[in-house]
Amino acid sequence: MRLVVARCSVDYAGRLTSHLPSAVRLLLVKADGSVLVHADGGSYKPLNWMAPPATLRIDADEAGAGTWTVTNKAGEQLLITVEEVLHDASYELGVDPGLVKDGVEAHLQALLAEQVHRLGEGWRLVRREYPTAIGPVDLMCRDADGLAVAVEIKRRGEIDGVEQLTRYLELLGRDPLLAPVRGIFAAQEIKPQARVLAQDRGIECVVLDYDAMRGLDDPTARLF
Amino acid sequence: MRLVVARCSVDYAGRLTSHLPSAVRLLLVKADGSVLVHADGGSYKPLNWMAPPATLRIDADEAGAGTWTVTNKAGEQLLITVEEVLHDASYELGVDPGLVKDGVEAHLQALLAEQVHRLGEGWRLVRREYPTAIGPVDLMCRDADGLAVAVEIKRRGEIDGVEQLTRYLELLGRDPLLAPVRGIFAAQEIKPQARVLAQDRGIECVVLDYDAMRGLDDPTARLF
DNA sequence: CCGTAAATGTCGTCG
DNA sequence: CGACGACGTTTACGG
Repeated sequence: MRLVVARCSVDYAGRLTSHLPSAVRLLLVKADGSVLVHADGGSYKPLNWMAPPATLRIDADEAGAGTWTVTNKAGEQLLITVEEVLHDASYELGVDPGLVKDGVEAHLQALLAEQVHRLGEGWRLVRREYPTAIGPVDLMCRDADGLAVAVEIKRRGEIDGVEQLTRYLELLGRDPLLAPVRGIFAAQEIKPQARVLAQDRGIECVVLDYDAMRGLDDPTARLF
Repeated sequence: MRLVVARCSVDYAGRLTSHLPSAVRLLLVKADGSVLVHADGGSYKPLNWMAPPATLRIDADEAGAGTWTVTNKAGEQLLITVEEVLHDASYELGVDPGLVKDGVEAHLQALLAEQVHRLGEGWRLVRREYPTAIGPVDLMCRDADGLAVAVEIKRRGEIDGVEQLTRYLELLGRDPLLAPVRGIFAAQEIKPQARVLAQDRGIECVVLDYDAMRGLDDPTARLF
């Protein structure tokens, strides 16, 4: 990893074209050839970048002034015109062991699949990722009366999730082996507008308590 | 901007929880308090981060070993346990003048507005950004028979775009001066699922050839 | 390798 | 401040 602080201007030509006027910025070159141009503010997104795999060609004088040309397979190009180098250092970081996550939608789905009783007494899981022509429904269940119920699970329940479930229900409802199909929208948090829309569509909302579900979970049956 | 290269482990507790085992990484602290943890690979997304505004509290010995605690208003927390500091430097970058973009999607709309004949012979443009109660339709046209056609334009046609056009059509179809209103979903590339949904909704799909449209474009009539 | 859905999405705009 | 749509979305996962 190479860290360069420099006064520079940047031009990108690829999926769009863009230009950055001259200013002092951080140029970060990773081991895989990717290049990030960061300002001293904003969130984690760089002002400009080139994703790996990419090749970096540097034409510069001994002070570091010159041009950096970063190119990828698709022919996208990042041109960095370096006027003045304030700092330049390289480090060997090695391979990163990587991030371990907990609390994403897949975990919620796995937990709820084991605990369909949280949706209703006597419910049975038919399968996870139940396929339809336009994509898989998170859970397909049968309630105590044997009626089909499609369950869409989100970490945060918003309107587009209700739309997604509505599309599934529309298709599933045409299957004579399933119809009629009820819908359940399950999430750790459900936004008021999503709740209103769900109610309007006849979809039931269920708020999931992740900690409680995790607490009930049998450690010997954990999928993660 | 402060650049620290250090052997560290990182724990995040907020919208999810995550853990990074000990390894050498770049810690980047921006002027607004945001913190990025980067490995020597991957694209521009950090392994962990905290978005601004955030406060950083450092409890470390003189060698730099110790803990960094980054907290934001929502109570999300990033805990960085620094074992060994390999590099530490700070720089004053100043305010960045910002990025100047030249997009593609607006261009597509402008081009198609000039070339509605690509949708059908004898078609006429009523107006771009035709207003509805829930937002403007990209193009409103009349076909050769004088029937109203609403056109939604995307660079990449996916399901969300079909949903968007469906909502517009539902509203526009209630207007006696327009009804019945046909829908056209136009994009440089249309995903299979979006095509299936569009067909199901009676919406016609049109694939746009950006280069051909640009080639036909009269330079004296360019909007950009 | 392609296609789809999730994301600690981020980022702008508009009400 | 929240909702909505675009993004050079990026990233993970499954066929």
